[in-house]
Amino acid sequence: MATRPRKTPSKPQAFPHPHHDHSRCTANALRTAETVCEKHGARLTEIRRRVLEAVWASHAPIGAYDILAELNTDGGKIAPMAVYRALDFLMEHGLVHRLASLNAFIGCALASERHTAHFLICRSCKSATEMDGTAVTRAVKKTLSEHGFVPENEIIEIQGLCAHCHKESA
Amino acid sequence: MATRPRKTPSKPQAFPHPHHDHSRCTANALRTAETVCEKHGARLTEIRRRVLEAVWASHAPIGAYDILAELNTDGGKIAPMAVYRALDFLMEHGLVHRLASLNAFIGCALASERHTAHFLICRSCKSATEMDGTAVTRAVKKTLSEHGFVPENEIIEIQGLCAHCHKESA
DNA sequence: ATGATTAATGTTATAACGTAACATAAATAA
DNA sequence: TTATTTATGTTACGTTATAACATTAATCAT
Repeated sequence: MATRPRKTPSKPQAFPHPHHDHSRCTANALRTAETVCEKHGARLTEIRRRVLEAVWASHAPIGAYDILAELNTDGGKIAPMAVYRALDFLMEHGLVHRLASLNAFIGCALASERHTAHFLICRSCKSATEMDGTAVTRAVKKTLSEHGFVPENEIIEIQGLCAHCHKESA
Repeated sequence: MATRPRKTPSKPQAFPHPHHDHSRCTANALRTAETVCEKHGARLTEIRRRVLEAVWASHAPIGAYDILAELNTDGGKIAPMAVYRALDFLMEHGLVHRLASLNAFIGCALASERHTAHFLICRSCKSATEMDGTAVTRAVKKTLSEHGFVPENEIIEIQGLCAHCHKESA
């Protein structure tokens, strides 16, 4: 008998330790991307992969034009359109999220599971991480039903200090 | 014995009926703005008032450059800076909110009470309204404490269909 | 394989959103 | 009335994002 599929992301994401081995995050993300694309019958082309790598260069959200600069460090002349197109692709497939409050993009650590992304954004170290949105989504649903509002997309971005930075500043 | 001050906005805001008497909303907003500014020792100058009026021209969020166009319909040459400065002022005093997901601004119907704004945004009629964020904020707080994250600002914007538009489309 | 079709990328130009920096004018305080 | 602060004017530019059309590369059907 198969186990019941879970409705929520497997683990609440923690803010990464400042000195963690980030190469593993990136490697994981790329492997996941390959899997996801294969499953979706989508092509992870050169430029899409490079954009994803740039996004995963850190846990801080990165702007489209910073990604562009990264891609062109070798003197290339990739245009903004190319980056935005790659980002659109990556978002469609759940590999990247956009943070509306920062006009910036961040890699999704839970790309293989469908979910609504809720973010915690640290104003000190600039990193951002997905929070477990289960309780919040429940609260939103409840409130919405009182309004008769039918939700389609939740944008939830909490800005503040992550545990590491808060400890530092104490 | 005085009644205990309420922590939450007095009433949950409903989506305005499509055919409501909007002139009253605007009039209320302007009166409130005067009161608030007086209380804060701030000046509601000509341009600030005109920007506020433009914002209150409807319940749909409006972009800064649309406000600008509105102000210049008479052939004036007000510059973008002036609009952004007025918007900054109005936001500081809680008279206007910014919707990060739309790069747009909307009048605050609860300007006299301090609160965090949570929005419902209808993709059909384009109007937006503040929801009662009490339950959501509670859920956010709870989740955050598990992360050790210290919140400073909550951006919550739910996109979907308001009750009126949902009924229409049914 | 070959041509038809779709998908992806290249290229140019421009729209939309937002701010820096410095000059001027208007209100308030001394 | 002069000094000071507050608000606005003005110019220029930075940043973010997309439209429109051309070209190239992959996939499909025969």
